[in-house]
Amino acid sequence: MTETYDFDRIQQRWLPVWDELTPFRSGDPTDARPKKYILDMFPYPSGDLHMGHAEAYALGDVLARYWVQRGFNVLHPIGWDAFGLPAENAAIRNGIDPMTWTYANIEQQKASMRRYACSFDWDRVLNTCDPEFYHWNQWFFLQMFNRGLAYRKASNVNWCPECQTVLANEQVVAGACERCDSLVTKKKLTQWYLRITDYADRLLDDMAELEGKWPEKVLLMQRNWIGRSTGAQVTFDIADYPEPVNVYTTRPDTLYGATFFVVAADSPLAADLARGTSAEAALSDYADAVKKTSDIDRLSTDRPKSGVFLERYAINPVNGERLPVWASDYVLADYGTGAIMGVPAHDQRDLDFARAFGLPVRAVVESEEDPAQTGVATGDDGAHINSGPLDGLNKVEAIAKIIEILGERGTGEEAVNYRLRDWLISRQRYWGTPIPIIHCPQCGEVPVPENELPVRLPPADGLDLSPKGASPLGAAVEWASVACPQCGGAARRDPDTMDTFVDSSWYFLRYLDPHKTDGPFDPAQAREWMPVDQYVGGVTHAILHLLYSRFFVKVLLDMGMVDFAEPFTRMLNQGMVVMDGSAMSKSRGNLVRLSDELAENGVDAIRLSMVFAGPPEDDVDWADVSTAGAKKFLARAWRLSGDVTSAPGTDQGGGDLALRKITHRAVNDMQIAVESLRFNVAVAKTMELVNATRKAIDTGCGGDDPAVREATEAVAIALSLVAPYTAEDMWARLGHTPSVARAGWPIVLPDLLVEDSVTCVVQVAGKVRERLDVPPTITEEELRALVLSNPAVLAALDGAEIRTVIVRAPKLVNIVPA
RNA sequence: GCGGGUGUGGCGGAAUUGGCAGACGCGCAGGAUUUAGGAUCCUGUGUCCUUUGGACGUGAGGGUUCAAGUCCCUCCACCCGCACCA
Repeated sequence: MTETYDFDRIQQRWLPVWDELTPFRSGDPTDARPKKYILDMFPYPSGDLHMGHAEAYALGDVLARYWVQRGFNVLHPIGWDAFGLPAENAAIRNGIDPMTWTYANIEQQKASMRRYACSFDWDRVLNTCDPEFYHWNQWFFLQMFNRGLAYRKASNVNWCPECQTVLANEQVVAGACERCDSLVTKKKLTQWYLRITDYADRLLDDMAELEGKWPEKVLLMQRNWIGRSTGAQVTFDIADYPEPVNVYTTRPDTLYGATFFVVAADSPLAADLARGTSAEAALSDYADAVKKTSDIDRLSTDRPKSGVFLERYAINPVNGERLPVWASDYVLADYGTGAIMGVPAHDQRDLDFARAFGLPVRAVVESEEDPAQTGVATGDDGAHINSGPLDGLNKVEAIAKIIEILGERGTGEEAVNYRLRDWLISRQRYWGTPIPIIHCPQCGEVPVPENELPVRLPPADGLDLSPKGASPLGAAVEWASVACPQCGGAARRDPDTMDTFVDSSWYFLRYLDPHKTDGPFDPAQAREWMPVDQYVGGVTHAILHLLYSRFFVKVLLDMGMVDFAEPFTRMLNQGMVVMDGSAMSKSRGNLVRLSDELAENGVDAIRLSMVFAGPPEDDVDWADVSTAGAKKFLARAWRLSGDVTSAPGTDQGGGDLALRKITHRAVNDMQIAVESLRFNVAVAKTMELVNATRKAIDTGCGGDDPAVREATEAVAIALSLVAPYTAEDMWARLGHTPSVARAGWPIVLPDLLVEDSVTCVVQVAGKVRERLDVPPTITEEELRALVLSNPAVLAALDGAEIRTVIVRAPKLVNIVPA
């Protein structure tokens, strides 16, 4: 028999068979198997699949296929995150309708994914750009609007001059647009926001239930992003000014050390304070300059402090001192109250500012160094001084005391603050979900009635999509002009579209019933399937997408539509595929084309390479990967199936015991490895089993021994998680009917996990001197006696006195000489 | 600057609870079979020493322990996140 492993033939043979069998369909209501939801992050349809997809979907597929083998009804869906700028940019560049471009790419990716043999349930595919999907974005928006969670406000927002749109805080990376890397500036605009800050505490506190199940790194990033801090709000009167001004501070205990007062230069408060004073013009110039400064300049930490004295004085509520009021850009308008008390001795930024403008420095916490001299603010704990009633107290005591004092006088209270800002969702672009609001000159913001949803996008044909700072939808006059649902008068649709992160905030629920027409999802199905048991995706979404999804689910919980607080029970962040240490890109010239690799070595070899390369969360360097080696191994495994000569269904009871033990041990170890997400180790165990089986056939019990069939079948089933084509072909050659994907995981017999002899390591003074084969059941006393009479051990001891003998039966004995 | 993570052969990486370091693979070397081989199979492959055999060895240094890649302390290197958040 000179058959050879031909991946091409195998791929062509089995793909149509699977289409017929649909082994991964999950929607049968009579299906009695227990349920599991394995979710891969859905792709953006920008061209064909690439190496990154190949890795991510290979990893997710191992889990999905494993749980199917373990007898679960696994929901493993896929869809397309199909709204977004690239479609629009391609449209502008090439004159193609974004819709045409998007659907063409989806079809291409879908075909590639099928060939890549991902175990998706193809009945559940969704595209976020379908009106059937974005209908429910609009519905959610209205629910939030009705609950006061969606609102419009004017604010200085992040503006990308290149994309000509606003960006969420989360989309600004180091002062630049995450998409095009242009420097982001500020622009005052009225925009829609979702009130995620209302959920800050729950987003933070509910992370306790994710501890140990999500990567610690992601939890930490989310914690930092939310940035909860506790301190106090302190009320300062301003001399000759009608309104008092609050400041937020985490160090209210240093209130006696305040020597000045600062408000954010670009805040309305600053303008108000300066109005009518001789500082008005200076502030206006300064504020203009600040707005022009890009974030990247603002962020450079060694930038000298700047500011304008507003010719006003704030009154320190605890000692009546008059503090000069300044405006500066080092105070942020949208954090806390946009105003601070300046305590230069104990805050570095305040100290830098004080030194720049010759303001006094007064230490109120004892320390050896004097900040006024060193230029280094002291933040350490210590006894308070110059602080009236706080003198002698440490930090914790002083904070408690000052909050008590402020409370009694009604000039302050304990307060919590967050770094998290509300989620800005308006986008001035075409290819997204229209915001279902109608602006009526009489009635104001009027929601589109639910029965008129979805508000469909007008055809792109005839619209100018090029970025110009205003939404293209506003120019679709016919579309935008509507009658106000309340008064019937002439009104206009909101011309903006939603951030595409709205789509991904709940798409995992839509999969449960993707064709539902009378609601976003079926709550009954959600009770069955949710939360997602295992989510697999890139760490690039560690903050944005995961935070927003968690927020949405908490809103849904409050709406009574779901009964859980966290959408994703477990999270796996796969690494990236890199080449020679850096990200693959055409411009770098280190791009490895997936299609080339697939043609060269086949789907299974690529999938195997990805899974075997290392731990799933680590980056895979393609330079370290041998797809040819993977193909060689698959051929080696496949050849086993041709050497099995016993009939299918042969009783394995009488098979070669040694091989049977190896098989059961291997299956047991693979199981543990897969369940702890160490897929590379699972593959290694499969390789060991293949090697042992080959040896048994060639030089051991021979190909007709039932144990060889048992081992080879175990190999086929194990490989079905990673190399489905090879596995299916092996399964057929072993005389079975397809599909191996539903063959069931081999049952591990505990009896066969027991070794009949173990190697006992004998150490003398911690060094290995002898190995003994002993029965696993040997007692400590027996082992001690055996070892102490062993000639080699006695020789190693060389007559030395024995101090102690540590016996860990059956595996180890350590003799400690005196 | 603050916070977090990671350091194991030439390379990717293994190693329940502290208990044989280097599983599995890549690469490399030698051999078998071949007209040939980028096919297949076998053997070897941490470093050093003169061998049977031994010594050393998990970023560096110290500690705990009969026993440390694993636990503790100090340091170094690299990677990631945040970055005027009061």
